[in-house]
Amino acid sequence: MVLQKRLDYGFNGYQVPATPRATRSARRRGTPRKRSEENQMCAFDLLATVAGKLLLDPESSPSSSNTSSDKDRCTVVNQDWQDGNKALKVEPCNQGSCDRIFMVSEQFPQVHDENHSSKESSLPQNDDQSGFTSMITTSNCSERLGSDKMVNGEIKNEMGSFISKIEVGSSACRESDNCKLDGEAKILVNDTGKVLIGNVNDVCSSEDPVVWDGEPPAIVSSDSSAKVPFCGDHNPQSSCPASRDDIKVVSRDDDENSSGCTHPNTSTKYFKRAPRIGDRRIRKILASKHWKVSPRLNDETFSHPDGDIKPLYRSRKDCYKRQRSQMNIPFKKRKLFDRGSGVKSDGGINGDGFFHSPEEGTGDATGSFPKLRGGTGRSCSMPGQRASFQSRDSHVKLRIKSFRVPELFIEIPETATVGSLKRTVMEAVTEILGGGLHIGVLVQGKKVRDDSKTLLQTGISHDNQLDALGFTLEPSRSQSPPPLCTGDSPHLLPADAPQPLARYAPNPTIDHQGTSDASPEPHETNLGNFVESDHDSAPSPTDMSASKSTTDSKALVPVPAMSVEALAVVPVHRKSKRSEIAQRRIRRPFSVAEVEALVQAVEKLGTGRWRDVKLRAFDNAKHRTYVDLKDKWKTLVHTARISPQQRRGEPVPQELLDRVLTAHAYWSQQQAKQQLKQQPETCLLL
DNA sequence: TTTAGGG
DNA sequence: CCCTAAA
Repeated sequence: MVLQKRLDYGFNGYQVPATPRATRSARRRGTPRKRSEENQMCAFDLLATVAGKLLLDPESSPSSSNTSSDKDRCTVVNQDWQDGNKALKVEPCNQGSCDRIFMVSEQFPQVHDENHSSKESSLPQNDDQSGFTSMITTSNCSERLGSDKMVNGEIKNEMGSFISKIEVGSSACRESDNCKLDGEAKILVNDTGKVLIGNVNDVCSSEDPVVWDGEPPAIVSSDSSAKVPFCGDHNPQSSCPASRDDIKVVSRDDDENSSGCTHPNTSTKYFKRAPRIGDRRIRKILASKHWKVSPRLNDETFSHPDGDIKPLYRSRKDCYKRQRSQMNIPFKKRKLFDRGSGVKSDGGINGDGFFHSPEEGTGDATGSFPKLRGGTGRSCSMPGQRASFQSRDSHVKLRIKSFRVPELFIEIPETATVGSLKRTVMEAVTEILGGGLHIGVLVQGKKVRDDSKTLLQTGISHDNQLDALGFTLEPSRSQSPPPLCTGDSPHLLPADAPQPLARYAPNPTIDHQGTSDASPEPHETNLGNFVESDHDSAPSPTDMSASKSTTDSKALVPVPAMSVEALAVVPVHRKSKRSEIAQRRIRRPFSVAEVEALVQAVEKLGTGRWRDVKLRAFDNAKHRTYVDLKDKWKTLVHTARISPQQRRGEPVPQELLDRVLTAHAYWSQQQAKQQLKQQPETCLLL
């Protein structure tokens, strides 16, 4: 019996980032990808959005102390930005936290003294992320973590840190190593699926366990996203216990009921009411089969530590609009849009509402998000201080505490071990993130596309903008011809369009048919059991692409939730009829599980009966046609014949490849025999 | 529509 | 994956 469960991280859809391999293959195929193209992210590509708050450094913020706390949390950053641009220091993690710190240098030559500017310019810059030259400090958290890489200024997170936190703080803590006064931007990425946004002070001293305890519930409930605190980052004593043991798997039968914008309120309420409910509460919520999914909200909620989401959702329309503007509009257009359109930042995901400026942080915000701000929050920012800060500090400190991960679907046997579950989740996430991520920067809810701009020019660190700085994880887009965009970015879809979700049929349905004809063998692989069927016509980029299944027939299937139409709004000419120009289907690499299923089916049915194979093993995978299966088999055979070094893509277990060869040989022989048999006959006839 | 192959 | 000829 297979238990179908879904891990919902809040995002319902997204274009799965192409894996490096995919890209490679694309190139091979003569589809040159320009750097720019790759980096160009479709808003809908946004995997996660987290915002940080840019805080100004109060003259003498009491912050100095915070640094120390950081150490506790293994978030020690101590490189001298000035001296070693790329210095990377990894500090042992005392408590198993997985914080990563990125040092970001704010660049704005104009304002700064010559020296500085020159220095800055010398820093490696990526056209993509030019504005950020980062340093990453990674503490090893666990087996899987640790492969963060800095690539041309881009933060590539291949393994663990998929769930991280973003904290943005002012340079309040300038005394300590970590928090240098010289103003580096500090971004701390933590694995805890929580967002901590606040002053550096707060951040640094996020010792208050309580703070976060209360958070999860609110976030989760509204989000319908499962929090996956892998590492207890907050407090060792906090309720977030055994780091990774907290993966929550939620079974959802009624995702379709996403209520979109309405959630925020609920969540807020909830939050306020039971700000301290911890994991228990979360679990409960998660366990509930009726919780609703509202991807968009998730974003908001998630990023809204304050729980003050209202501002963001003035109206559904707004939300929708905003989203679209941010996510779907093609680069060029978006740019224009951002500037002139009225969409403006009405509290975009990372808009104003996102971060409350310290001053505002008093009212309900404080109440709802008390710990976060912890006394320091307010202290951090006095207008006057800001000014001074600016004048003397050329750096901004950012701390990214967490990023959001797109919704995932997980199916795993009840008998699977927790460990395997963890692995499965990890794989799924890794696959998503491993494809290469890009970081998007949003200021005032607007995406900053011009990487050449300095932070200052962008408004980051400017006193009037400090409240709206956001970061987004964007899958590097390997295939992002504008047209394709239509099908992407489900997560962008405003909650207003619940239908997409509705399409998602409860898994139970799917299960059986595959099993029915399945052989008694426990391992009979029938993808029907775990391969989510495609969503209608809409190419659901999310789908299998990001799913990875382990041999145990567990599979993760990100759930696409958007309808093409909904997203189509952006591409002007495309919205009417998407079928006009046949779009190339999105690439969906076969997962190992699928391969396994395929091999098994072919072993039994032989080659040449692709329709049967399809019916047998992929009946529920609508996106896999018999032609696809045939093609896959073809490539599998080829793959099996070449040396492992030449293979690309997700490595297929040798065992499977061997079976492929065996089966192929066998059936080829059979075919030959058949022909031989017929030969004589024909001869005779003749 | 399904196969079988080349692109 | 796509495109098609052929069945």
